[in-house]
Amino acid sequence: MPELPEVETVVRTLEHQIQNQKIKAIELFWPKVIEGDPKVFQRKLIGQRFQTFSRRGKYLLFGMDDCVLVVHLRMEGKFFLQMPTAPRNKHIHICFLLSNGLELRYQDTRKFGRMQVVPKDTDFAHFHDLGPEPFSDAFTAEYIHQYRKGKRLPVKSLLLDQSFVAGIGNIYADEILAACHIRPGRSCARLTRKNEEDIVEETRRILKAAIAAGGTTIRSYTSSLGVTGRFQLSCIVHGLKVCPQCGSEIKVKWIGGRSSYYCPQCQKV
DNA sequence: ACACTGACCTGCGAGC
DNA sequence: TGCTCGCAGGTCAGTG
Repeated sequence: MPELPEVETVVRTLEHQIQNQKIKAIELFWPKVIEGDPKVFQRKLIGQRFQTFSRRGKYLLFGMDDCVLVVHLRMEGKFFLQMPTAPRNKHIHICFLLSNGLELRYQDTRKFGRMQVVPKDTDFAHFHDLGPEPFSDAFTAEYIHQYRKGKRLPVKSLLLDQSFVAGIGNIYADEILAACHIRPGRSCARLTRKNEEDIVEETRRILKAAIAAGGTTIRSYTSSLGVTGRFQLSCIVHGLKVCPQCGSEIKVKWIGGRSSYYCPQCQKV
């Protein structure tokens, strides 16, 4: 589930659910979910309280008393808040027992997600070489112009590049390009100034609408804590067979290792 | 430096 | 029914 709007939804929900809860114990069932030494991870977190809740790109940032817990959900990571007595399925990889008696459980079918503990003074502006947030003042048409100089990769791949702009994934990249009437396979070297301005505007508009809708839920994914999005109802290309604007058949093309949906009629460029 | 490929994992639906 | 194949909302290392 996780692109920027879904991660934002998870962060805001957890903020309400577990703020000020202390971690009493940690049960780890799949050690590889932890970056670095699992023993150190557990030692640093036990006794710590969840204080602040934020996001950088698709990374969840939990500000604890003396450290920051960083989580990336990758493709299928999700959190649940459950009773310790509730049955655990085989895809639960780590459980945090909280001071209120509930358990924060991390489930990840494909085991791609990762979490780690980092110092409080970590420079999240440059964390993992992430680019600007889409809503920041740094994300402008001129920024796009400068960043794409000397590059000729498909514009779809540009939007998926997290060091270009942080938080866009496969669904929203398709939706943004559809809203801008740009084909995903178009070389970024051929973007016009109007295209660059449209990308900034539509990226913000679409992500904002998606956050308001609680994210996007596709392919019968089971919902996680606070995330059963409704934005899929507003999608104009991704996952569709027919363009809702003109009725043309939506094309699916393999671009940059991801399937990309577009309308050949509405996205001429 | 840039751009593409494979690896990391499991499950589900399509097609035979 | 049962099998294999392709695909899934992400990222990083490795390769020309």
